[in-house]
Amino acid sequence: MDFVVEHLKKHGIKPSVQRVAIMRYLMEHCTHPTVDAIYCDLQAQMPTLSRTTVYNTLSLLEDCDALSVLTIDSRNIHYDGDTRPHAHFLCRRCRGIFDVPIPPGSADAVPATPEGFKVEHTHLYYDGLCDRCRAEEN
Amino acid sequence: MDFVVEHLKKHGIKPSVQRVAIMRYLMEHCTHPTVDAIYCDLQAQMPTLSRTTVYNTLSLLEDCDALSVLTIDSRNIHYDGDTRPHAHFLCRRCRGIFDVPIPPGSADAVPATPEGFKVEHTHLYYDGLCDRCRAEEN
DNA sequence: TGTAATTTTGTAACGATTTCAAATTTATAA
DNA sequence: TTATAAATTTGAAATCGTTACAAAATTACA
Repeated sequence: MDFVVEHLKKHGIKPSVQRVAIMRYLMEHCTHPTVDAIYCDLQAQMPTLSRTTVYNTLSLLEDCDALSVLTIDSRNIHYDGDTRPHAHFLCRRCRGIFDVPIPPGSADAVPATPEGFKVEHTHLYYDGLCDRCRAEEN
Repeated sequence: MDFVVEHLKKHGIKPSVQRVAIMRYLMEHCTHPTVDAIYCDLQAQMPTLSRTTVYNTLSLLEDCDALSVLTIDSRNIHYDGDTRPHAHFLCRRCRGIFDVPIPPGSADAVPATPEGFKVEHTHLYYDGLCDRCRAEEN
């Protein structure tokens, strides 16, 4: 079975054509796309696709923990089809978002322990200048 | 000298009446307010205050690193006058944001090291259910 | 005091997101 | 298969946070 369909079913989501297309886009692109990027790219192949469907689907996928929502960028929400633990870096100059690997085994060994809270997700974000922009600035 | 004025000067910001009021609000409230909360609360005392001024000032304070911008909540940007290292927890039920202390000395000992990037800020976010909502749910 | 620079203000515009009801598709049962 | 119900998708309109911008007010400087 298609790994995208499988992924959806694993999270209790009925694999409609649109849902599979959106989930596949997220799983095959490591660009941390915005709603608009997903919509514009997919519309080329699915002319009838509606922006609302993209919003609805991403919201459903979020509720079912089938994707990761990145709030690192205050200007736009980004989405990540890779739900394995890893950190993210936002470049303030080019606005690019980069994956930052976390040493295996240390995933939950973050130095804070929220007392009394039921932690469902952990997000580790960095911002600053990426390699390229660091060199190009001035 | 007033600690708020001092804080602004330390970050190279001229302490106008509005800037001091907004910075003071942030330093005296640990509620991680949104733009709207700041505007509405301050407007009671400063009737001429403009929403644009709140936006402009927060943007200036951010650029000068005089405050911390919290992107933990995808629905709204929150602001924190406390720039000392600490983590945050967002409750998905009551939407409250709580401070999470980080053991002193471990502030930068997060398990990921973005290679080649110039890290300017680090954000550690948790979400899930807070103590109260955990008990009240169902 | 006069002039320039800075800051604040309010309105309008913008853009991302949500609402909502109709249209379409899919599932279920006769 | 056909009829009916449920689920999903769609597009238009509304909403809301944010930005742009130019005028007004304030502050700094000569």
